Amino acid sequence: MNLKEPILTKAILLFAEKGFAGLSMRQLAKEIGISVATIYHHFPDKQSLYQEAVLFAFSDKEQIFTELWDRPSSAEQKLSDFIRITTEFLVQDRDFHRLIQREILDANPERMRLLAQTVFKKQFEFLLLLSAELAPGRDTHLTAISIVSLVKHQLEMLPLRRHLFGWKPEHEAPEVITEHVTGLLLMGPKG
Amino acid sequence: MNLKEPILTKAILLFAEKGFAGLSMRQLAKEIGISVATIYHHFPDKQSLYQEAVLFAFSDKEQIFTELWDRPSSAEQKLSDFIRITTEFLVQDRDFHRLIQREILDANPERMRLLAQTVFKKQFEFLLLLSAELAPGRDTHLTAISIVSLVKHQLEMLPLRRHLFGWKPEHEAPEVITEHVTGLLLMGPKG
DNA sequence: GACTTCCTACCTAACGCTCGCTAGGGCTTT
DNA sequence: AAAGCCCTAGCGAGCGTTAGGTAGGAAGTC
Repeated sequence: MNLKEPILTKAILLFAEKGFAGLSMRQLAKEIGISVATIYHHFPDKQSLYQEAVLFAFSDKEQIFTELWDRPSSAEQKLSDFIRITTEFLVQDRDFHRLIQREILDANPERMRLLAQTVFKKQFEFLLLLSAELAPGRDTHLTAISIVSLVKHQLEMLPLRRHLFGWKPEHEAPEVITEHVTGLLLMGPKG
Repeated sequence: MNLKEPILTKAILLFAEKGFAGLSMRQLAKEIGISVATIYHHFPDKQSLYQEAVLFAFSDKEQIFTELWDRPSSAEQKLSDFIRITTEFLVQDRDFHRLIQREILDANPERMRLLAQTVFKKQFEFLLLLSAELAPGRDTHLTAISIVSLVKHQLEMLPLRRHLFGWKPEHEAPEVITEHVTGLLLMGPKG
């Protein structure tokens, strides 16, 4: 048996949960049921394992969206679909989301560049085209980021906003968030 | 001399930078120029120091906004002011912002409740009133969160979006972000 | 087929170091 | 003298990492 992939899979989960410094090699090994030396057989050190785990987590995510951009639908429909797909994806794949959050918090410039140019490049370019079409008068870069913000941050704030006034259980449902964000973006506050 | 406040001040800075597990008591003591035992004279353990530091960082932030809500200006003006003040505040007080991010990532339910009911309660209630007035047809809770999302996430994404297509240096300026977010919220995409 | 050799994938055990934390003692102020 | 504030020195545990070894299969030689 080759334990490289099982190690990466478990590492993603635990790094997302505890952060880089919060997870020890011994804990990881114990959780998988192997020895520490085995991890070091496959990865030169902890830092390399972390970076490989991050890339591994990102490796298969890209194609989820590609089908969307090829559809022959209107810009409004595409935005709506994008928001729905992203929301559902982030809700389902929480480890991935938390890993991204931690990566951005650490903000290592080199790794940021890598992320931007491998995982997010294509999706972001499509989002820019969409932004230009939907909000022609606005700065497309800022608009695209705003779209991402609305989706991503609604979910990130969940642990906190559960305790803020006006919260209801249905505010956690992907379809409710999707509908709100889409409406706000397409029709503005009064729509 | 009493070293309690200097310890808290430095702890905020370093916890924000490295996270709870990433900062050791020895590092903190060395950074301040005191011994570890001195920290333990003022705080029972690391966890307590962390929690006191978080609360200390939050303690004086509330009143920045109170003046804003008392002004006799229109809802549109208030939203614009809120966005500007928040953006400038988060840009200036980066440690505070990073501490919040880490707190939300860790998502300890008890500490989330504490945060929601002490630091953010009042501000959020005012934001709810504003949301109800500006977007009467929409769910006020979700709208209020969306306003926060647009401001906060634009800044959080900075390390990453620097490397995404269409980025310009002026996209980092508080006034540019303020104007974009305000326009998008008040006038919708086409405005 | 039996043999040696080599390689890969895993292990146990331990090195040197840093961790959170504390006992006990010495100044300074009251 | 008591109390408050800070120190040096050190405990036991856990850290990242490595040296050295074993089991088993593939490949080459007789």
